[in-house]
Amino acid sequence: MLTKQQAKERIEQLKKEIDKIRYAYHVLDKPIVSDAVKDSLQHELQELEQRFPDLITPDSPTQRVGGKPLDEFQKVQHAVPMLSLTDAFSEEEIFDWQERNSKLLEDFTQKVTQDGYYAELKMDGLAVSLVYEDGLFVQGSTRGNGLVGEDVTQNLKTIEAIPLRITPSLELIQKAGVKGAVKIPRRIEVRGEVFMTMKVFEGVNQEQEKAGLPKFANPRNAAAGSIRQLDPNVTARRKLSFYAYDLVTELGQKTHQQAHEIMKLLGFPVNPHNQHCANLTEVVRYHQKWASERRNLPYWTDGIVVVVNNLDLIRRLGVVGKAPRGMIAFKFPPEEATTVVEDIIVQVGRTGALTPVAVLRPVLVAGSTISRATLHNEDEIRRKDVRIGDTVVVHKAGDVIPEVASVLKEMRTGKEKIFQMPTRCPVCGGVVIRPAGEAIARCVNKKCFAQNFRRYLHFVSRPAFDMVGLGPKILKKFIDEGLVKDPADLFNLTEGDIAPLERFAEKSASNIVKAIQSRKHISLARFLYALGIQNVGEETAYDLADHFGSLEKIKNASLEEIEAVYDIGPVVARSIYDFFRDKNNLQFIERLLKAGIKIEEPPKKQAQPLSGLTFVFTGELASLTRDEAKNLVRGLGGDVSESVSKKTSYLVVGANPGSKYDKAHTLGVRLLNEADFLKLVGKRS
DNA sequence: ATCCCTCGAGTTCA
DNA sequence: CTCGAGGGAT
Repeated sequence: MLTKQQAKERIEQLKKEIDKIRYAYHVLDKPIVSDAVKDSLQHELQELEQRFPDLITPDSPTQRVGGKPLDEFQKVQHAVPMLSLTDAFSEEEIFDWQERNSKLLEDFTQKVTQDGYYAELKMDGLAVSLVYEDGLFVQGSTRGNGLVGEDVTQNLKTIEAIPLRITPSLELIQKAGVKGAVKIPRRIEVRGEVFMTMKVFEGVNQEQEKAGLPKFANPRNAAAGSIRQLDPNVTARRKLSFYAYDLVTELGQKTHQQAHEIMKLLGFPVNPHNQHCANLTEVVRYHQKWASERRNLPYWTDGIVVVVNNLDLIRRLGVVGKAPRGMIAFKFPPEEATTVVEDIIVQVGRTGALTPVAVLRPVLVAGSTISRATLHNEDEIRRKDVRIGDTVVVHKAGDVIPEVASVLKEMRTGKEKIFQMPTRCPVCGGVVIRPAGEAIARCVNKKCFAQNFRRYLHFVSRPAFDMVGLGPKILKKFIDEGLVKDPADLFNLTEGDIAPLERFAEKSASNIVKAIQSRKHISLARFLYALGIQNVGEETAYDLADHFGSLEKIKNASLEEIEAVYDIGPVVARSIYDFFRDKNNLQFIERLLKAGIKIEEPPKKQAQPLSGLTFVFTGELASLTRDEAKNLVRGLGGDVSESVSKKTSYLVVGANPGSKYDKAHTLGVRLLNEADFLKLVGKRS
């Protein structure tokens, strides 16, 4: 049986060890033991404390949870006001800020040249203040209005990243670079940001949903909501994180960077990406770096904080309004913005599909101005309940494609109009039909100009005839001038036809003719794709060419024969079969052949070293284009797909990979870099 | 009948 | 990238 004295010693030992583990994990970011080991130590501590309740101290890790729910939060007066920051959105504003400061203080430029700036990632959470007395965490509070906040000590104690006890000493402070003797005060105050990682945020929202509670809009709200919980047990479950960013108490620090050093040595986690910058050029570089890399961080940041490193300067620069002059928030270009749906228009595709598109009041999102966003189809509009006149949140899906993320319904005035799919084609006035059970409404007029025009674009597009330099504008001109009646006429164009047109130099006329003529030789797969048969895309065209080997055979194939092709079912077989029974289509093919198109039939199959393997590409390859790589794989009998799944054999990763990389990572798909890929195909060919 | 993977088709901006 | 839907596997 353990004596009380033995228990006391063991408890001290356990507390020390658990805090060491906490420090390694949260401050050094280098875990030394597994979670299970930590849990086990914590469990032992808890048992001992249960047996000897009078040995429980307020800095024991078991005291992080277990507080009683409060009725309300007490108000806390901040000894030093918690200020806010001025925002800057451009490089220019940052330089203006420096300019203003240098005019304010004579020695500003000299001191900044000496000590530089300190740049930090601006965490998207909520600011809190932590007060320690005689090393013990005694009070934590929110910012509130800057002067008076709320006492959330119990809740902050549940955050493991926050130390419950600190042991400041002269030795420690000197280790951080402070020179000379410093009297260490009893009371020490540190400020920082409480935030929630994306992963925790998603988990919390899943639970909210399960419990039938409203979801949090973003990690910031979730963190704020969790801190303002009256029941600390709820906060404990939310797994909040914390980074310290300011040492309020005077411990001899001369620069902001030194303050960070001291806080870290005291046991507070500070963001490891914070960085000293010699000048604003370096600050701007830091900003640019994180503007693009912030996506790879496990938490949200909306900018950086730039701090004049010399603390004396900050003090003397003073405060304007509620913001100190010595620091500024340099925001990242927003990834999300709100704007107004000015109209919903309808576009007509190659197959007659009517696609509603939101016309937006132009707004800057993630570096580019967006003015339109697809709404996909009628059902999608209903689901999101987007109306003309609505204020909406837009963002970019996969960094490129603008998307209406949600509607701010609170902002409705009642004047918003509900979108109705037109019953007549907006381009040709033809009949619009939406077959039962299908999501897409189509203009059924085969002669519709919009459809016809899209067919041209498809014909000249890269995976089809790949006629470079033949964009929509030039094509439209050719059609308007009556130079071409269908895409086959393109091959009969001469310089003499084009040159007289307005704004056509001789040179560009001859370039276009050359580009067209150089495409007369084409593979069977590309040719089939270019025809624009419904439900036949790149992949199916390739399958068809491979299976039948010649245009003649495909033309004459029966429905059953087509359906026998792997990956082709009744629906696709029907549209292929019907296509080759249509008189106009057959004439079109005849005209193409008469114009001198030479179809190259697929080579007889040779060795198939990659058969059964599926490749997916992401990012840019250095030594060959995506198309060349695809052909290489197919030539060796491998399959190429556009999306990663567990059936993917290899993901070939080039420069600047996209989201496929993450997916492959979670699915455990094997990755190849370019060199490995080349080795693989090279060795086996 | 149902699930999962692919494919097709449409889309934005610099 | 997104959605819808075709096709094969279960």
